[in-house]
Amino acid sequence: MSTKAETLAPPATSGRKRAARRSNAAPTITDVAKEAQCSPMTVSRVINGEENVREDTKQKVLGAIAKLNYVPNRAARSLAAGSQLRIALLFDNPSASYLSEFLMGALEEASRRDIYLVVQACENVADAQKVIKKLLDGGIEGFILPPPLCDDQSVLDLIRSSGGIAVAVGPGRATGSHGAVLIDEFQAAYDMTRHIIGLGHERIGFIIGNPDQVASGRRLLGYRSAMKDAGLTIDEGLIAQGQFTYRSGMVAAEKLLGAAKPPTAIFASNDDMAAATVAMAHRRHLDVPNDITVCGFDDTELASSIWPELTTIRQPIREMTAEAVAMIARVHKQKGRTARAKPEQLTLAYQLIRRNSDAGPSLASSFSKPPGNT
Amino acid sequence: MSTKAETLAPPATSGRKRAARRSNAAPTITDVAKEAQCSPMTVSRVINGEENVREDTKQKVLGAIAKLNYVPNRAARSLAAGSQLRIALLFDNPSASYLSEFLMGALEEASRRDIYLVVQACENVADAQKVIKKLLDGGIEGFILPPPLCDDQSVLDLIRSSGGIAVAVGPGRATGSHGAVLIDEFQAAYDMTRHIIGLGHERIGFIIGNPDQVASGRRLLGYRSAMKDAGLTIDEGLIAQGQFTYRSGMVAAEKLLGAAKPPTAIFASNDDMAAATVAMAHRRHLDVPNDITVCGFDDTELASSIWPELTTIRQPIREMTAEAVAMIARVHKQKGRTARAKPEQLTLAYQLIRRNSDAGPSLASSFSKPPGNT
DNA sequence: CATGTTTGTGGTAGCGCTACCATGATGAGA
DNA sequence: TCTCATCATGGTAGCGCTACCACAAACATG
Repeated sequence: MSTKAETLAPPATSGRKRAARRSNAAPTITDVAKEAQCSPMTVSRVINGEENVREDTKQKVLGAIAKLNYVPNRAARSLAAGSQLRIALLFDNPSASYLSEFLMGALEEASRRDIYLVVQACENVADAQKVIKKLLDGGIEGFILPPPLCDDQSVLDLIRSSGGIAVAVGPGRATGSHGAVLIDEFQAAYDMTRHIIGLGHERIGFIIGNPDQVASGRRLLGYRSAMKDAGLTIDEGLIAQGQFTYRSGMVAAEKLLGAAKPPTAIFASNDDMAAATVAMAHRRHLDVPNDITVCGFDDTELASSIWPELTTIRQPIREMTAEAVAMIARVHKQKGRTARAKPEQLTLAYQLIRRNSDAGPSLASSFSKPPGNT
Repeated sequence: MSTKAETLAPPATSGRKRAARRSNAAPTITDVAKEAQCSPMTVSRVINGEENVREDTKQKVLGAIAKLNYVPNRAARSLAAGSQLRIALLFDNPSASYLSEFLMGALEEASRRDIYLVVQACENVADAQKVIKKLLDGGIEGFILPPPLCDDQSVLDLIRSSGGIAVAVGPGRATGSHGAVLIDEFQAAYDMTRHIIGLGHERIGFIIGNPDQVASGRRLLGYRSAMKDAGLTIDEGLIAQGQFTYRSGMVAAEKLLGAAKPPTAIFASNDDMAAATVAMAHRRHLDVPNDITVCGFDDTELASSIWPELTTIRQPIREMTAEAVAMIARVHKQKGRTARAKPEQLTLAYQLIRRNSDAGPSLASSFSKPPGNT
């Protein structure tokens, strides 16, 4: 009997807990709770921005977090939360530099929130439909759509009708039927045009973006409005169609620069086309910005990696995508509680970044005053 | 009494467990165990490829996994494993396009493995030292170092002496004291030079990269070797110093193109400088590739977003960074078991990507045969 | 045959966090 | 004054997995 009793009895070492599993002493929510003299639950509430926490308690917790340099453990979080959110990022050949910014924002935020992100290319809208159906079957609950996909209502409807969450990033205009993160494309183009006009230019060329994207039209409209408001007449020959690609920018720039009365400034609807314009200007031995001003749009990496660096509109692409991820997470969390929250819409601020590709028109320019043969 | 008893007694619904937390019915390790008629532990062993599992048991488990379509829950896994690995990615102004590729690979892999990734910029080596110390104090265990940081031995030593894990990505040459993921820079540059020679060029210019980076020297050496092996003499005037930036590429290209006997081909040590070379060539009304061949290195996004698209060496930056993350995870796991595993070193394959910026030398070129005044 | 030593397997206790409920303290309304 | 809602907080029980130990069975040794 005694033998058996002994084997059953806990071994001598049982007094202390078994060796701790945690090797590194990263602070946990419990440590924070102790520091702030409250329960872990309250700390959890503060972290997750829930309501119903008194202000002073919140401050104490926040203080403790800062003091301990606490970072929530993502693994534990998503494990406890039960379900891992899965989001797909679809794209349909936008400009390369835009895409990379785009991905960066999404990947970072998804990684931060422990969201599983699937990145998928589609050839066209029809292909996108197929891909979306497949992803929905696979249990993906959210979709992030950059242009031009986000401008296609049928794609959005498909997602919505299947109970998915769609968020458009950078559509020309929000439709209200789904979430969207955007900037005021019209106003941004307007501001840039005003900026160029303010420099003294009057013959200002414009390169339109991909006509499938609503944003292209908005930017063009901003340009037209600003020109009109400034009392300048628009020479329709100084407006060229592009596709947002570098290559299309070359063709468009060639047309504008080769015009009988070429412009003294060119405003391209994105940086890729602006970069192409700079290249074409150089090819014609024009100095940028002294002979011709070139401005872009988006402020992708390309804008500051060529020379001269482009004056452009900074569209906070990364932040926008990150916000889109956050938005999907929010909606997903609320789902089931509220019957159906009305789609959020977030308009972020753009910024006119002035670099070295713009200047006042050169008075001596042979272009502004071509051989008087009119 | 009865009233009290009732209030104390579990409510009528207590028969079943509290509402299940799991919404989706994804199979768990327990489900698999039941199916395979063994304990969850055994399943865990099979999943993790541990030894000491009888072959037939293993097969039964494998069968059950396949049948249930079971996928381990990542969150639970890393939570139970105890420590969340935290890795820092430090960088010190590499070219922008390189960096974005770099980040992409790291973020993706980190997200896949549920690793917390901190991205930190440093101004210089001294700053890096400070940052590293702070991060180590903060409990970061791994560091990923792109050039030029990975070429600085003092940085590596600091990390190693503090028990951190350092992995260099794309250093010129592995030192053996730490992990590294790289390509054979020498051979890649050699191959590209041979390629250009194979096209018929003899006067081949070269633009060197940032002299602080070991890789720059390796690439230069590859060029020299190939020239020598082909029996071509190198005109030292056709070798220009660059810094890996677009701007430095312009200056270097200007020098080469303006030489008394300019080259018929230029091999730039990275794509940014190659793109700048193309721009400068255009400025001089030279057609690429018909008047001059321009080749790059890295195959960053820039290479295929300008026109003509660059012939370049594809360095698998994303894969390299992803491998670096994986390497840190491996070392971290082994730590404590083996006293100190010797650092891994992984050499990945590069690839010569032929696009549209190269061609044979133009026979009519005024450059290959300048006015016969020698 | 009494001991070690090696297998293969199972049990248990968390990892750090959050969902869910319970509770005490307030304030509002009867 | 006594309800009853509301707020702020705490307690508990897991999420799915693995580290650690226990232990039986199969062998090897003396």
